[in-house]
Amino acid sequence: MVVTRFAPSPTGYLHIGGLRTALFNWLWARKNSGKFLLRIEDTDLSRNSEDAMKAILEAFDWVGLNYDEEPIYQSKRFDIYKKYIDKLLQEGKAYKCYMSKEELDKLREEQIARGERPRYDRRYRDFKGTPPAGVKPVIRIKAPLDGVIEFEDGIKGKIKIDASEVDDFIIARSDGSPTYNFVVAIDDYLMGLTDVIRGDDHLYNTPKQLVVYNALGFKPPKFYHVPLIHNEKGKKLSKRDGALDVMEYKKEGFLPEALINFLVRLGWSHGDQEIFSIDELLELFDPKDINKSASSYNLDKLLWLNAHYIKNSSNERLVKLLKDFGVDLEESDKIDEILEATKSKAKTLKDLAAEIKKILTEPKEYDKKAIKKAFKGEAKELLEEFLEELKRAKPKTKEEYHNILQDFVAKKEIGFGKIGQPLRVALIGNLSGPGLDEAMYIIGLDEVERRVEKVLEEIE
RNA sequence: GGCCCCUUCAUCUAGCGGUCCAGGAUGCAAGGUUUUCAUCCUUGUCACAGGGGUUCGAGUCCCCUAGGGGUCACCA
Repeated sequence: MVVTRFAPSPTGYLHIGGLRTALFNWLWARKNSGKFLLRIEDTDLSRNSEDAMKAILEAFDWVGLNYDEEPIYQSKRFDIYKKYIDKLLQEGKAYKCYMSKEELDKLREEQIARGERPRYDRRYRDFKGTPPAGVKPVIRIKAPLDGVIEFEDGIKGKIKIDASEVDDFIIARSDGSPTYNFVVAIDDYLMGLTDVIRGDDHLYNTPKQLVVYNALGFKPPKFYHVPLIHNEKGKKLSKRDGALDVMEYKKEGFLPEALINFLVRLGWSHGDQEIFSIDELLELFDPKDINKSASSYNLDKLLWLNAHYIKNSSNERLVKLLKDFGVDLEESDKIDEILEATKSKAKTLKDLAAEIKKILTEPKEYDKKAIKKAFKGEAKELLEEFLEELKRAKPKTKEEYHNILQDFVAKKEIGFGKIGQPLRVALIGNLSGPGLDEAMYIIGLDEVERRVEKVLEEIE
């Protein structure tokens, strides 16, 4: 049985890098009919994990990720960690260190001044004397003094790190609270994890966690360190990089399946395939196909994917989605016409809403260049004549509008643009937009006449 | 700086020693369809970081150099 997890720290919202990691874990668990667990890494009590959890679940819900069992909060498990700390202490695998923060800082400074790598000098590792008064000790774990710590990474292959790189790191602070690398190892083991897929930035934590596994006699899971997503500047995505909050994408009019498809293709691939449904991913995903190198966030591709998914969405769904963007088509009897006229122009739902409003609402102003371009020569007279034609024929269907236009062009022996351009400016205010027959049909005869009359006044 | 990881078009990537004068996608450009715009279709543009090996043969294996990234807390 495959058991994976997503273990964010409570930073307030789920960002897209985190979502990708979660997605990889989720896919792998689901593909293998395993379990996908959630855990909040809130050993640092100053952060609000309730709100963070809410934000994460909101995002999960939007993109369609679910999880098994109850989420685990590390802040509620201190007694468990305490037990293991005592055990290590008793077995002599961990020890109390009475070095104060100030002393440590001083040591570090000296080491840096000497050009050495700053690290704890293990001075209390075998300390037998009487401890200094008034110092609350931290607990440090005994890391191996020599040799190499190695493990097989599911993505990068064999990773070897010299034991000298891992010092006797702190597993419990002077206030008794346990630290990250210690609790991660314990929980990953206790939760029965078989596969840990996490960001590359955790690569260095793995040997430390292995020290814990080793001291406790736990069997470690398989690790996969996925390369990070870089921003446009080639650096690790950080909070300063703008739209990182997953929910921000919802607000901007992205479809969850577009985001998922985009994210999964950042680092993972399956031959030349670009478009993946969730079902396909569930079929095809394997962490062994994840790239070794970092990838950059590229908005153009996301936009393209989003446009693709919008074009392929049912009108029924779009109507529902559009409500969040100020367009309510629920009562309209021309839903299909409206959407077919606008769908292909939109990269986001926001765009789509704007396109629709462009047709549905009378133009507030006319694009100056468009006016100039459209109303050259006899354009005004032609438009006036066309208006008369409309009033006379009273078209009702899209086909009738189409025929009126065609007949008019034929009768006057003009190119379509001669009437098309001024008409379009009259209807939507500029030169690009939906087909005129469908636009007029959607707008309705009375309103079409009004808009035409209005533009005619405007150019007096 | 130490250590670790990485390096194919601008970007995401295929490639797992010969079928690659390197394929797909996005972007960009041109053309076609069209009632403008968009869609769609076609074509084009653009890359194996550099240098050494190994091999009959290297984008693919090894080494070095360069570049990029990550990480070095009583944060997670």
